[in-house]
Amino acid sequence: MPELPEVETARRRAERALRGKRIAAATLAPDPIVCGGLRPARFAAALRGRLVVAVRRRGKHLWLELDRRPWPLFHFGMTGAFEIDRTGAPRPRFWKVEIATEDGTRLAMTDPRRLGRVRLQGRPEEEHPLASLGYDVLEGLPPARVLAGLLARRTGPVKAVLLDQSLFAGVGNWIADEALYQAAIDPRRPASSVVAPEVARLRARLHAIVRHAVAVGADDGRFPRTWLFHHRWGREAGARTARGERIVHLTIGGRTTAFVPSRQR
DNA sequence: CTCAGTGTTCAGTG
DNA sequence: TCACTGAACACTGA
Repeated sequence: MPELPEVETARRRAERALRGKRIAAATLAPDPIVCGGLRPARFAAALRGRLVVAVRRRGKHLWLELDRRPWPLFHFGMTGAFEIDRTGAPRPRFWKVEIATEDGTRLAMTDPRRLGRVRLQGRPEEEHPLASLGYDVLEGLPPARVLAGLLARRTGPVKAVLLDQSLFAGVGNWIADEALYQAAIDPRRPASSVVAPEVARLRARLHAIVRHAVAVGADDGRFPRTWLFHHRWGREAGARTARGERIVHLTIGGRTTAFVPSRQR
């Protein structure tokens, strides 16, 4: 479920497992789609013997900072995840990459749907592909007046603009819907029509949602019941929020969108 | 059997 | 160049 909170949670777990350790083996599943042109032999040779200095994240991208480049860079796509094992268990189903350290810790990236990506990053991380990412919603958004200036130049639906990673790195489908619900803004409205007080609300809710989701380890069972999140896909039953508000579904920017017309204007 | 899905990229259009 | 739209990608599970 990789939006920013899930990716940040994966980052913290991976860092706890790998930081300060030396890589004994790095294995790439023999699958050309996941990794582009990256070859298993090159991947293994580049990482073997390297020290893991840190695990870093920007938006939905993750990478291992090693004592020497290149560094492995991960994107989870729709269904990617990390699994960590210290017991010598078999590799998990749908594994694509495994990195083992000298003490027997193994980090696997799994990805059933194979829309995730792994690559080796030879240049400083600012250059590619992270250079095009906008503000990381957890690290901090710019002042509302700056965001208002950005939105003012966009005529597309505000929901679609929230999903634009070159503006809001880390926002995904559920966070965009949740923030618009909590800020009481109709997702179909042109971004340029969102006025200053609304931008301020949107900014505050985005930050609060992401911080809370990260604080509970992206465990959706611990999200507040008042959030749209828990209720938005209850379609057959006639979806309602915890407050009993009717939830409507439509497609915006190619993504299914849930919103509450009685609340979002 | 059909279809939706927590994401990105690219081609085509204006 | 930029902004926007829609399809493609690939596979699981409801």
